[in-house]
Amino acid sequence: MPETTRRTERLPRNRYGNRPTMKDVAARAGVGLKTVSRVVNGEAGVTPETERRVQEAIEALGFRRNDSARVLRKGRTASIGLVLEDLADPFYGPLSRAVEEVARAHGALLINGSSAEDADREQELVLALCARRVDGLVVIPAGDDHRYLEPEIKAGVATVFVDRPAGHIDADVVVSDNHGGARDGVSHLIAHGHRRIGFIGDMPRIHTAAERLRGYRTAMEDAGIQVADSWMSLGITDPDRVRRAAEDMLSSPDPVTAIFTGNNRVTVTVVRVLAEHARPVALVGFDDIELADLLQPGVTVVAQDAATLGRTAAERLFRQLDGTLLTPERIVIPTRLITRGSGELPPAD
Amino acid sequence: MPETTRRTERLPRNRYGNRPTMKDVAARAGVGLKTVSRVVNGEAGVTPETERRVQEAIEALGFRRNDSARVLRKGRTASIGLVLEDLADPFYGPLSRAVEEVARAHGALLINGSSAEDADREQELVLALCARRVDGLVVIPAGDDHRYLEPEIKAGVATVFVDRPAGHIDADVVVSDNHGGARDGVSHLIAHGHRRIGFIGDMPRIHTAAERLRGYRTAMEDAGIQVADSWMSLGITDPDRVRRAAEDMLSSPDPVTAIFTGNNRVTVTVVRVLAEHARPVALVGFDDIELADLLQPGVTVVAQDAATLGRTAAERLFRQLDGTLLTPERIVIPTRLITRGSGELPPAD
DNA sequence: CCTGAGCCTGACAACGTTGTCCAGGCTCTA
DNA sequence: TAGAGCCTGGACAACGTTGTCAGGCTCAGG
Repeated sequence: MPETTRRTERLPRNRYGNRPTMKDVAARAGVGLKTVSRVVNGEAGVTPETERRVQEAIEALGFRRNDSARVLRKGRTASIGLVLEDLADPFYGPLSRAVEEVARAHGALLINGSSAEDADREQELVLALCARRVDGLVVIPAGDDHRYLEPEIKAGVATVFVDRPAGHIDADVVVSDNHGGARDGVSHLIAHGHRRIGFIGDMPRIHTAAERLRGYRTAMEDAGIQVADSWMSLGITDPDRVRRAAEDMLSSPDPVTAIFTGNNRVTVTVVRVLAEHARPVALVGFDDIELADLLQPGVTVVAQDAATLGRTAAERLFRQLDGTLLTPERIVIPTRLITRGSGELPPAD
Repeated sequence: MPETTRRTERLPRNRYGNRPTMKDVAARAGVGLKTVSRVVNGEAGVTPETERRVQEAIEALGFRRNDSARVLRKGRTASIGLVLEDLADPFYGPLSRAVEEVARAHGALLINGSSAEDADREQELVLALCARRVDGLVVIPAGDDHRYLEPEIKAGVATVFVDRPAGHIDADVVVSDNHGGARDGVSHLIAHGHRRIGFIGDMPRIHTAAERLRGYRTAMEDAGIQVADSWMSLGITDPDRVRRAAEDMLSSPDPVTAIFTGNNRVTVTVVRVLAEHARPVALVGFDDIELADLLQPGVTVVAQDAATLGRTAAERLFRQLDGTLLTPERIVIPTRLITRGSGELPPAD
């Protein structure tokens, strides 16, 4: 065999771009490794003089402790994962921010991911976060079966579900009062004289959508109103679909005089449709929307408190981590009816 | 010395809640550690029979690879950090989402943090992310001096600034055309006959606010209009402050007939003020706002493309990581004037 | 039956940090 | 002045993973 230079010479590969380590600092300061560790962590037992030398070496080399390695040693990553549907949705911004604030207060970082309402992507994300060994997870479920999380939870990953319950596992859940909120919103329309009321919502497999529909049905039933199938439309919240649904309800031989919308995206589209509509139609929407008060008429909504949802969930998560928390609970955050005009329009018959 | 039981017995502490490791899997499957590693990573060179035994052990123990340890060995964390001002601000939602999508396409996770427009908090966050050894950073700067990042960048942390340029360091920047956009918006008002035009913006130390003010001045100057000090108001975007500023401009002896607002939060407040105002006042706002088309009149805006900002920045980041990228650049994303009515109102004199 | 090639497999070190423990030097007291 | 005790500093192992390498086995060819 010819004399090849096959020997893998200790390739000076860029590990983190060749960052200095404690070893380098120690060498430069002429002290032991552990002494550097002590200085970096502010532990006692180092002479001021030694500390000064170490600090100097740190500055000179631009050393920064590798928390990734630290975490490996310590066992806690001081980071939590948040999996939600879509960061770009205005409902999740405040929720996410609230979770972040709580995390920050506990010295943890937040790793964020959007599931795009896809169960597989949710699972992929959640498991990736578990592999990173996040201390806990706040999950807004896209899928409806979370048994895949069981081993993780058993292994100690704190978990709280928000906005929608988990599927087939027993875990902490923080949700809005979807049923009650929708019932109140629809009752509000009934109280203003409406009987033919339409409901346009998200896909029925989404828990919140189903609950809100249930709230609609409860209100109608309580008022003794028989609901026609053509008054209800559930499906994707794509503007085209929603627009068609609204137009159908409004142009049928027996048209609705009011519409209850199942979430912010639907509400926005329906507001657009109603703006072009000749006859005034009453509207109450689930979720608050920005500038709702400035429209003509102002949009009456059942507002959720996204920040409280997020804060409550995150606080519960950290209580799980403290060990303060015992059994999984279901926490319901109340909604609030905000009247602004559109929900108080009388039926135009 | 008496026979003490001082020996530190391998305390069975909860490390990640006692998760099984490759060692445990190896023991159970009766194979070597490395074989487990091979199976887990789908490497070649394992008999089907051996692989089966390992897979079984993995299932039985609920093993999941610790990516945190993996990363330590490998040198890349496959995660990037995003530091922005406030996740709850509707402008940052789509931006954040765009960054996340690009990260996902490159197999990286996104760690998110809000600086709350506080330079210290920005630095604290950025350095925390560097300590976690994120591969790269997308930063929307709150502070105006980023020299603290120099050692990190030198050490190989890819960095891209978005929305505002970095202070005192040479780095990639992706910004909107703030000056040009504001100039166009104000020129639009001038073209519709306005001469007394007010400007209400964010704190002047924020780069975008200053640039937009400069655009305002340019447009006014180009039209040969002398700007009165009382027409300009910069400061925090708190609704009370903005409201007072708008009311002052409108009630002065020589009131403005049009207002240009410096960002979405300001626009929203000014829309509210104008809705209560007797005389019609023209309005053009920087940043698009949801439902702007449904207001009476529709709100004319200079729209930024938040998603493109985020996507461009993230793509550039990964090109830095590929080594494809050479010198830092400044990329300007154009804005778009969307006319909806409020900007086309004639001066009411 | 022997040899060499090729395939599997596992021992070992290393990644950068922290916990444990021990050694040496110092101070203080008897 | 010696011994006790404290303070400082460093050697070493460990966290869970992956890269390197060598050993053992099988099988074909001589």
